Amino acid sequence: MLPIKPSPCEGRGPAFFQFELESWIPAFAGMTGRWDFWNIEKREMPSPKPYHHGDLREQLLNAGELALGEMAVEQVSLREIARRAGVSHAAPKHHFPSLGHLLGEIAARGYQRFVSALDEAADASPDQSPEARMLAMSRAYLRFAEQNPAAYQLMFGQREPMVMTPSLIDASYTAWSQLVEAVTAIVGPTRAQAAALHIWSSVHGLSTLKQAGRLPPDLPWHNVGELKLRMMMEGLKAE
Amino acid sequence: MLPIKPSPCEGRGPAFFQFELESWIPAFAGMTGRWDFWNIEKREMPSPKPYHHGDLREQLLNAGELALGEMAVEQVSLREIARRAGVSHAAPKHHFPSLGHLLGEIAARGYQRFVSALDEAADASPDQSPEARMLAMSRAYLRFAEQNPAAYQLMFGQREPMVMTPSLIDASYTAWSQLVEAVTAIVGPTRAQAAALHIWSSVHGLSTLKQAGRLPPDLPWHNVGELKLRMMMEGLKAE
DNA sequence: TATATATTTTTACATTGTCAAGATGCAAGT
DNA sequence: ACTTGCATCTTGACAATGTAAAAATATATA
Repeated sequence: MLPIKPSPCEGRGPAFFQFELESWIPAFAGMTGRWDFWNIEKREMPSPKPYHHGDLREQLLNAGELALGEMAVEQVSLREIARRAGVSHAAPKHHFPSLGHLLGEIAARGYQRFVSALDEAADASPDQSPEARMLAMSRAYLRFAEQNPAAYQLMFGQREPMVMTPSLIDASYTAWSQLVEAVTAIVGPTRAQAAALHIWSSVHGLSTLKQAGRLPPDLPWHNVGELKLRMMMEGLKAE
Repeated sequence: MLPIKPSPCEGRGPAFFQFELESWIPAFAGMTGRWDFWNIEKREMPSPKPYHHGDLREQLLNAGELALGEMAVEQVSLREIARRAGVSHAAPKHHFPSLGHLLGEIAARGYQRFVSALDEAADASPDQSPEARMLAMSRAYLRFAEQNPAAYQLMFGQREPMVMTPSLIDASYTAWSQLVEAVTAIVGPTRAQAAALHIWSSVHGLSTLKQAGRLPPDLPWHNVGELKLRMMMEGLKAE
């Protein structure tokens, strides 16, 4: 399970109380830098990322993830994220060349959460046969999409200004590998790619059709969804 | 097979040649209304939609469809459509309450094209067994998505301001019924809904993953896609 | 012919993403 | 200690969007 907690002071050592000397106080004139509140002794900061705002890059990513949890993916704008981070609308420019790059990084983080959620689900399955693990992952996939609709749409849909950042490509490739590995244990290496595509497109199609509200409203979702998963698994026996 | 041809006179009676009397021609002064070209006899139009611009509503829909053929879904804006129709940016307001409603109508038309494309494909299959027809429809589905990416995204994706117009609900229900019918011939009525969901989510997932560029770039698409379709069909034998 | 109504244009406003200048504060160099 | 340089942030601007209201125009009706 990957660590996701929003840690504003991450990478800057233990959480000391810090304050900045204000140079207009005569006694402090000339004394610059940050201070440990208890041992009054000058400390060098380990990685001097922070600046005016503490490290803004991290906070922008966190603000973006929070926004994705509260509003639709289309509503998450650059200015909205900046607003949540408490900075001006143009501040992100120096950390992300465009909105697309910021969204790309957020999507990459989403993939990490996604991959670990699926891993956990597979490991938590009482039956540890490859088929049961695969089924557990499929259900976890559907649950992830249902519980994080905006993040899911960002990751798998086509939010237009999104840029395929290197880390996003990495993360999505990791997810694909995870799937191929799980499926190889069932059908062997020869048909692994086709089987992975089979599984992925099935659960992805299921999620998106449901989210987009394109299914008949009177469709008994849980019954039919379960049956569909069974048909999906049955398909792995082809040839 | 549904009639889809862009018929500018649809809903206004048989397709007579129609012209508007121009009041500056002295002989026609005072004679208003539209005329049947052959029997010169005054006809009241059933619904006198047209106005200044010929009927703008129809032209807006056509302009929107053309735009969808040339640019990405996100680019198709209200102002762009108005521009293409040669009217001011606020003109559509009196025919469609919002961009969402206009997009909804366009999507409904897309569904009609879609349904007839699938019907034709099934009828054109050399093997007319239910399974072969289903497979032909699936391939036609993938082809439609590939050839009309923007329209497809409008119809099945979640273009945010789109409104579920009554005619859109109708059209999408027609598509669903078509699928259920085709699938009933294979698995019988009991599991028809689950089987329809199975097929639809499979091809939908396949299309969207490919369009969104989420598949590994080195994936041998045609082989693997065909194999996936086979697995999908195999799944129908479940239980 | 005069009035009413339906359609279109013109303005206007609040959004958005991006860019170009300023302002601000830290770090290094002398 | 003091200046210089540079990374960061703010301010202001621009074009584009959807939507609303007011003004203009053309058709319909009496």
